[in-house]
Amino acid sequence: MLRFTKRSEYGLIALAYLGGQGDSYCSAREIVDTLGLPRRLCAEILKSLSTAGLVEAIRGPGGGYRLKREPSGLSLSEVITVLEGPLRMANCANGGECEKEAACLIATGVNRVADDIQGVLSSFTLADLIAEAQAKINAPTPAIQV
Amino acid sequence: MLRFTKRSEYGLIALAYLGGQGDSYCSAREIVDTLGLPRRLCAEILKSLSTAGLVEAIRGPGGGYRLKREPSGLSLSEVITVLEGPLRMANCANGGECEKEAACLIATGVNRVADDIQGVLSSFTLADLIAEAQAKINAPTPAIQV
DNA sequence: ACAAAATAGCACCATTTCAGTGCCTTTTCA
DNA sequence: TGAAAAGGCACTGAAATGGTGCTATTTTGT
Ligand code: SF4
Ligand code: SF4
Repeated sequence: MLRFTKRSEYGLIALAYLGGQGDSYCSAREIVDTLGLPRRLCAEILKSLSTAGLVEAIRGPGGGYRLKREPSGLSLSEVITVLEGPLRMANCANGGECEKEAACLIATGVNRVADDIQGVLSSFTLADLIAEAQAKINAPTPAIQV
Repeated sequence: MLRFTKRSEYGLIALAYLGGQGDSYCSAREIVDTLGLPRRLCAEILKSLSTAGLVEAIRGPGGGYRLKREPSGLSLSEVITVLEGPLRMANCANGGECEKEAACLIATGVNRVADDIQGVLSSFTLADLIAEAQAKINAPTPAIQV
Protein backbone atom coordinates (compact mmCIF):
# COMPACT_ATOMS: atom_id res chain seq x y z
CA MET A 1 0.00 0.00 0.00
CA LEU A 2 2.97 2.25 -0.64
CA ARG A 3 4.21 2.67 2.89
CA PHE A 4 7.43 2.31 4.77
CA THR A 5 7.98 -1.04 6.40
CA LYS A 6 8.67 -1.21 10.10
CA ARG A 7 12.16 -2.37 9.27
CA SER A 8 12.86 0.88 7.50
CA GLU A 9 11.06 2.95 10.07
CA TYR A 10 12.81 1.40 13.05
CA GLY A 11 16.08 1.44 11.20
CA LEU A 12 15.83 5.12 10.50
CA ILE A 13 14.81 5.85 14.07
CA ALA A 14 17.79 3.90 15.39
CA LEU A 15 20.12 5.64 12.97
CA ALA A 16 18.75 9.02 13.99
CA TYR A 17 19.34 8.11 17.60
CA LEU A 18 22.89 7.01 16.90
CA GLY A 19 23.44 10.21 14.99
CA GLY A 20 22.60 12.14 18.13
CA GLN A 21 25.08 10.21 20.25
CA GLY A 22 28.27 11.27 18.55
CA ASP A 23 31.10 8.75 18.52
CA SER A 24 30.12 6.81 21.60
CA TYR A 25 28.79 3.29 21.28
CA CYS A 26 25.17 2.60 22.11
CA SER A 27 23.91 -0.87 22.86
CA ALA A 28 20.86 -2.22 21.13
CA ARG A 29 19.28 -2.51 24.54
CA GLU A 30 19.75 1.16 25.22
CA ILE A 31 18.26 2.06 21.89
CA VAL A 32 15.14 -0.04 22.14
CA ASP A 33 14.57 0.84 25.79
CA THR A 34 14.94 4.54 25.12
CA LEU A 35 12.75 4.55 22.06
CA GLY A 36 10.29 1.85 23.04
CA LEU A 37 10.91 -0.41 20.07
CA PRO A 38 10.67 -4.22 19.86
CA ARG A 39 14.03 -5.64 20.93
CA ARG A 40 14.66 -8.63 18.76
CA LEU A 41 13.39 -6.98 15.65
CA CYS A 42 15.62 -3.98 16.15
CA ALA A 43 18.56 -6.25 16.88
CA GLU A 44 17.93 -7.87 13.53
CA ILE A 45 17.76 -4.49 11.87
CA LEU A 46 20.95 -3.26 13.51
CA LYS A 47 22.70 -6.41 12.42
CA SER A 48 21.67 -5.71 8.84
CA LEU A 49 22.90 -2.17 9.10
CA SER A 50 26.14 -3.47 10.52
CA THR A 51 26.83 -6.03 7.82
CA ALA A 52 25.98 -3.40 5.23
CA GLY A 53 28.60 -1.14 6.72
CA LEU A 54 26.29 1.67 7.72
CA VAL A 55 27.06 1.25 11.40
CA GLU A 56 30.01 -0.10 13.31
CA ALA A 57 29.44 -2.86 15.85
CA ILE A 58 31.57 -3.64 18.89
CA ARG A 59 30.88 -6.67 21.01
CA GLY A 60 31.27 -7.13 24.68
CA PRO A 61 30.51 -4.89 27.62
CA GLY A 62 30.72 -1.23 26.75
CA GLY A 63 30.23 -2.11 23.13
CA GLY A 64 27.30 -1.45 20.88
CA TYR A 65 26.74 0.44 17.67
CA ARG A 66 27.71 3.77 16.28
CA LEU A 67 27.46 5.40 12.90
CA LYS A 68 30.17 4.46 10.50
CA ARG A 69 29.41 6.98 7.79
CA GLU A 70 28.65 10.66 7.61
CA PRO A 71 24.93 11.29 8.11
CA SER A 72 25.02 13.85 5.36
CA GLY A 73 26.17 11.21 2.89
CA LEU A 74 23.67 8.57 3.86
CA SER A 75 20.46 8.78 1.87
CA LEU A 76 17.15 7.30 2.86
CA SER A 77 17.27 5.40 -0.39
CA GLU A 78 20.38 3.60 0.72
CA VAL A 79 19.03 2.74 4.13
CA ILE A 80 15.84 1.37 2.68
CA THR A 81 17.75 -0.61 0.11
CA VAL A 82 19.77 -2.22 2.86
CA LEU A 83 16.74 -3.05 4.98
CA GLU A 84 14.21 -4.16 2.43
CA GLY A 85 16.04 -4.68 -0.79
CA PRO A 86 16.36 -2.39 -3.79
CA LEU A 87 13.41 -0.19 -4.67
CA ARG A 88 11.15 -1.70 -7.29
CA MET A 89 8.00 0.29 -7.75
CA ALA A 90 6.87 -2.05 -10.50
CA ASN A 91 8.39 -5.00 -12.31
CA CYS A 92 9.55 -2.78 -15.13
CA ALA A 93 10.74 0.07 -12.91
CA ASN A 94 13.99 0.89 -11.20
CA GLY A 95 16.08 -1.24 -13.48
CA GLY A 96 13.77 -4.25 -13.56
CA GLU A 97 12.16 -5.88 -16.54
CA CYS A 98 8.65 -6.97 -17.42
CA GLU A 99 7.68 -9.17 -20.34
CA LYS A 100 4.76 -6.86 -21.10
CA GLU A 101 6.93 -3.80 -21.17
CA ALA A 102 7.13 -3.49 -24.97
CA ALA A 103 3.36 -3.41 -25.33
CA CYS A 104 2.51 -1.79 -21.99
CA LEU A 105 0.83 1.58 -22.28
CA ILE A 106 2.16 3.01 -19.06
CA ALA A 107 5.62 1.51 -18.73
CA THR A 108 7.40 4.71 -19.66
CA GLY A 109 5.27 6.80 -17.36
CA VAL A 110 5.62 4.38 -14.49
CA ASN A 111 9.35 4.48 -14.91
CA ARG A 112 9.32 8.24 -14.66
CA VAL A 113 7.27 8.21 -11.52
CA ALA A 114 9.49 5.56 -10.01
CA ASP A 115 12.56 7.60 -10.85
CA ASP A 116 11.05 10.66 -9.25
CA ILE A 117 10.27 8.79 -6.07
CA GLN A 118 13.70 7.26 -6.12
CA GLY A 119 14.95 10.81 -6.41
CA VAL A 120 13.03 11.96 -3.38
CA LEU A 121 14.39 9.07 -1.35
CA SER A 122 17.89 9.79 -2.55
CA SER A 123 17.69 13.48 -1.81
CA PHE A 124 16.82 13.03 1.84
CA THR A 125 19.75 12.14 4.04
CA LEU A 126 20.10 10.95 7.57
CA ALA A 127 21.50 14.39 8.37
CA ASP A 128 18.10 15.85 7.51
CA LEU A 129 16.39 13.50 9.93
CA ILE A 130 18.94 14.21 12.63
CA ALA A 131 18.47 17.93 12.19
CA GLU A 132 14.81 17.40 12.92
CA ALA A 133 15.66 15.23 15.87
CA GLN A 134 18.01 17.83 17.31
CA ALA A 135 15.37 20.49 16.95
CA LYS A 136 13.02 18.27 18.90
CA ILE A 137 15.63 17.65 21.60
CA ASN A 138 16.34 21.37 21.93
CA ALA A 139 12.71 22.04 22.72
CA PRO A 140 11.73 18.91 24.59
CA THR A 141 9.04 20.22 26.91
CA PRO A 142 7.01 23.04 25.39
CA ALA A 143 4.86 22.91 28.53
CA ILE A 144 7.61 24.74 30.38
CA GLN A 145 7.30 27.64 27.98
CA VAL A 146 3.75 28.28 29.19
CA MET B 1 8.34 -2.94 -0.06
CA LEU B 2 7.31 0.44 -1.39
CA ARG B 3 5.80 -0.66 -4.68
CA PHE B 4 2.63 -0.15 -6.62
CA THR B 5 -0.03 -2.75 -6.08
CA LYS B 6 -1.43 -4.62 -9.03
CA ARG B 7 -4.72 -2.89 -8.42
CA SER B 8 -3.11 0.46 -9.05
CA GLU B 9 -1.06 -0.82 -11.93
CA TYR B 10 -3.94 -2.48 -13.72
CA GLY B 11 -6.16 0.45 -12.94
CA LEU B 12 -3.74 2.89 -14.49
CA ILE B 13 -3.28 0.69 -17.52
CA ALA B 14 -7.01 0.44 -18.02
CA LEU B 15 -7.43 4.18 -17.60
CA ALA B 16 -4.65 4.82 -20.08
CA TYR B 17 -6.38 2.52 -22.52
CA LEU B 18 -9.70 4.26 -22.05
CA GLY B 19 -7.95 7.57 -22.51
CA GLY B 20 -6.86 6.44 -25.95
CA GLN B 21 -10.37 5.44 -27.00
CA GLY B 22 -11.98 8.85 -26.91
CA ASP B 23 -15.65 8.98 -26.01
CA SER B 24 -16.60 5.50 -27.09
CA TYR B 25 -17.45 2.85 -24.52
CA CYS B 26 -15.10 -0.08 -24.06
CA SER B 27 -16.18 -3.27 -22.36
CA ALA B 28 -14.11 -4.78 -19.59
CA ARG B 29 -13.70 -7.83 -21.79
CA GLU B 30 -12.20 -5.77 -24.57
CA ILE B 31 -9.80 -4.13 -22.17
CA VAL B 32 -8.52 -7.27 -20.51
CA ASP B 33 -8.31 -9.19 -23.77
CA THR B 34 -6.41 -6.42 -25.50
CA LEU B 35 -4.01 -5.85 -22.66
CA GLY B 36 -3.74 -9.39 -21.36
CA LEU B 37 -4.88 -8.68 -17.84
CA PRO B 38 -6.77 -10.95 -15.39
CA ARG B 39 -10.47 -10.54 -16.08
CA ARG B 40 -12.20 -10.71 -12.75
CA LEU B 41 -9.61 -8.62 -11.00
CA CYS B 42 -9.84 -5.89 -13.59
CA ALA B 43 -13.60 -6.02 -13.44
CA GLU B 44 -13.30 -5.37 -9.74
CA ILE B 45 -10.95 -2.48 -10.37
CA LEU B 46 -13.16 -0.92 -13.00
CA LYS B 47 -16.10 -1.19 -10.69
CA SER B 48 -14.16 0.73 -8.04
CA LEU B 49 -13.22 3.36 -10.57
CA SER B 50 -16.83 3.58 -11.57
CA THR B 51 -18.26 4.03 -8.10
CA ALA B 52 -15.57 6.61 -7.41
CA GLY B 53 -16.74 8.55 -10.43
CA LEU B 54 -13.50 8.34 -12.40
CA VAL B 55 -15.12 6.39 -15.19
CA GLU B 56 -18.63 6.11 -16.49
CA ALA B 57 -20.26 2.71 -16.76
CA ILE B 58 -23.04 1.70 -19.12
CA ARG B 59 -24.62 -1.73 -18.90
CA GLY B 60 -26.00 -3.89 -21.60
CA PRO B 61 -24.79 -4.67 -25.11
CA GLY B 62 -22.70 -1.90 -26.59
CA GLY B 63 -22.00 -0.59 -23.12
CA GLY B 64 -18.80 -0.55 -21.14
CA TYR B 65 -16.64 2.08 -19.61
CA ARG B 66 -15.26 5.42 -20.63
CA LEU B 67 -13.44 8.21 -18.88
CA LYS B 68 -15.66 10.58 -16.97
CA ARG B 69 -13.05 13.19 -16.17
CA GLU B 70 -10.36 15.04 -18.02
CA PRO B 71 -7.13 13.02 -18.06
CA SER B 72 -5.18 16.19 -17.39
CA GLY B 73 -7.07 16.70 -14.15
CA LEU B 74 -6.74 13.17 -12.87
CA SER B 75 -3.65 12.66 -10.77
CA LEU B 76 -2.01 9.34 -10.00
CA SER B 77 -2.49 10.18 -6.37
CA GLU B 78 -6.22 10.22 -6.82
CA VAL B 79 -6.33 6.97 -8.74
CA ILE B 80 -4.23 5.22 -6.15
CA THR B 81 -6.35 6.63 -3.36
CA VAL B 82 -9.44 5.20 -5.00
CA LEU B 83 -7.90 1.79 -5.58
CA GLU B 84 -5.96 1.18 -2.41
CA GLY B 85 -7.07 3.80 0.04
CA PRO B 86 -5.41 7.05 1.02
CA LEU B 87 -1.65 7.20 1.03
CA ARG B 88 -0.16 6.58 4.43
CA MET B 89 3.60 6.24 4.29
CA ALA B 90 3.74 5.80 8.06
CA ASN B 91 1.23 6.00 10.87
CA CYS B 92 2.13 9.60 11.55
CA ALA B 93 2.33 10.65 7.93
CA ASN B 94 -0.18 11.97 5.41
CA GLY B 95 -2.56 13.21 8.02
CA GLY B 96 -2.42 10.19 10.29
CA GLU B 97 -1.42 10.01 13.91
CA CYS B 98 0.96 7.95 15.98
CA GLU B 99 1.09 7.80 19.75
CA LYS B 100 4.88 7.97 19.61
CA GLU B 101 4.86 11.04 17.46
CA ALA B 102 5.65 13.55 20.21
CA ALA B 103 8.79 11.67 21.21
CA CYS B 104 9.71 10.23 17.83
CA LEU B 105 13.00 11.43 16.46
CA ILE B 106 12.08 11.16 12.82
CA ALA B 107 8.39 12.01 12.71
CA THR B 108 8.95 15.44 11.22
CA GLY B 109 11.37 14.14 8.64
CA VAL B 110 9.15 11.24 7.71
CA ASN B 111 6.30 13.65 7.19
CA ARG B 112 8.39 15.70 4.83
CA VAL B 113 9.37 12.69 2.80
CA ALA B 114 5.79 11.51 2.70
CA ASP B 115 4.65 14.91 1.54
CA ASP B 116 7.25 14.94 -1.19
CA ILE B 117 6.19 11.54 -2.44
CA GLN B 118 2.58 12.59 -2.22
CA GLY B 119 3.62 15.57 -4.31
CA VAL B 120 5.19 13.39 -6.97
CA LEU B 121 2.07 11.28 -7.17
CA SER B 122 -0.10 14.37 -7.35
CA SER B 123 1.97 16.02 -10.04
CA PHE B 124 1.66 13.13 -12.48
CA THR B 125 -1.63 12.99 -14.28
CA LEU B 126 -3.31 10.43 -16.45
CA ALA B 127 -2.67 12.77 -19.35
CA ASP B 128 1.06 12.23 -18.84
CA LEU B 129 0.62 8.49 -19.01
CA ILE B 130 -1.59 8.77 -22.07
CA ALA B 131 0.96 10.93 -23.80
CA GLU B 132 3.45 8.14 -23.32
CA ALA B 133 0.95 5.63 -24.54
CA GLN B 134 0.22 7.66 -27.69
CA ALA B 135 3.92 7.93 -28.43
CA LYS B 136 4.12 4.18 -28.18
CA ILE B 137 1.13 3.71 -30.46
CA ASN B 138 2.57 6.07 -33.05
CA ALA B 139 5.69 3.94 -33.36
CA PRO B 140 4.30 0.47 -32.83
CA THR B 141 6.66 -1.68 -34.86
CA PRO B 142 10.20 -0.35 -34.96
CA ALA B 143 11.14 -3.47 -36.90
CA ILE B 144 9.53 -1.92 -39.98
CA GLN B 145 11.93 0.96 -39.81
CA VAL B 146 14.86 -1.38 -40.43
C1' DA C 1 -40.90 -11.94 -25.47
C1' DC C 2 -36.31 -13.50 -25.50
C1' DA C 3 -31.47 -14.14 -25.95
C1' DA C 4 -27.22 -12.10 -25.46
C1' DA C 5 -24.09 -8.49 -23.75
C1' DA C 6 -22.35 -6.32 -20.18
C1' DT C 7 -21.84 -4.39 -15.44
C1' DA C 8 -22.76 -5.31 -10.30
C1' DG C 9 -22.40 -7.94 -6.23
C1' DC C 10 -20.85 -11.48 -3.21
C1' DA C 11 -17.79 -14.89 -0.98
C1' DC C 12 -13.98 -17.34 -1.13
C1' DC C 13 -8.93 -19.23 -1.68
C1' DA C 14 -3.75 -19.27 -2.14
C1' DT C 15 0.49 -16.94 -1.78
C1' DT C 16 3.53 -13.71 -0.09
C1' DT C 17 5.09 -10.26 2.96
C1' DC C 18 5.46 -8.44 7.35
C1' DA C 19 6.09 -8.03 12.27
C1' DG C 20 7.65 -10.16 16.01
C1' DT C 21 9.75 -13.67 19.25
C1' DG C 22 12.84 -17.49 21.40
C1' DC C 23 16.91 -19.51 22.24
C1' DC C 24 21.47 -20.28 21.85
C1' DT C 25 26.52 -18.95 20.56
C1' DT C 26 30.46 -16.00 20.44
C1' DT C 27 33.16 -12.20 21.78
C1' DT C 28 35.11 -9.14 25.15
C1' DC C 29 35.68 -6.45 29.10
C1' DA C 30 36.25 -6.01 34.17
C1' DT D 1 35.11 -16.21 35.29
C1' DG D 2 30.90 -13.86 35.06
C1' DA D 3 28.23 -10.55 32.84
C1' DA D 4 27.38 -7.62 28.83
C1' DA D 5 26.67 -7.34 24.34
C1' DA D 6 26.44 -8.61 19.31
C1' DG D 7 25.64 -12.67 16.08
C1' DG D 8 23.08 -16.60 14.23
C1' DC D 9 19.19 -19.54 13.34
C1' DA D 10 14.30 -20.99 12.92
C1' DC D 11 9.94 -20.24 13.73
C1' DT D 12 5.09 -18.31 14.32
C1' DG D 13 0.88 -15.45 13.58
C1' DA D 14 -1.32 -11.86 11.18
C1' DA D 15 -2.16 -9.17 7.39
C1' DA D 16 -2.03 -7.70 2.63
C1' DT D 17 -2.15 -9.11 -1.90
C1' DG D 18 -3.50 -11.35 -6.16
C1' DG D 19 -6.80 -13.94 -8.06
C1' DT D 20 -11.15 -16.68 -9.16
C1' DG D 21 -16.21 -18.51 -9.46
C1' DC D 22 -20.80 -17.83 -9.50
C1' DT D 23 -24.97 -15.37 -9.72
C1' DA D 24 -27.96 -11.29 -10.30
C1' DT D 25 -29.36 -7.26 -12.72
C1' DT D 26 -29.69 -4.12 -16.44
C1' DT D 27 -30.11 -3.14 -21.24
C1' DT D 28 -30.04 -3.66 -26.09
C1' DG D 29 -31.36 -5.80 -30.36
C1' DT D 30 -34.09 -9.08 -32.82
S1 SF4 E 1 3.81 -1.10 -15.90
FE1 SF4 E 1 3.53 -2.29 -17.71
S2 SF4 E 1 5.59 -2.89 -18.06
FE2 SF4 E 1 5.79 -1.96 -16.09
S3 SF4 E 1 5.52 -3.74 -14.84
FE3 SF4 E 1 3.45 -3.04 -14.98
S4 SF4 E 1 2.85 -4.18 -16.79
FE4 SF4 E 1 5.00 -4.56 -16.80
S1 SF4 F 1 7.83 7.81 12.33
FE1 SF4 F 1 7.76 7.97 14.53
S2 SF4 F 1 5.85 9.02 14.73
FE2 SF4 F 1 5.81 8.53 12.60
S3 SF4 F 1 4.77 6.59 12.69
FE3 SF4 F 1 6.85 5.93 12.85
S4 SF4 F 1 7.07 5.95 15.03
FE4 SF4 F 1 5.14 6.96 14.85
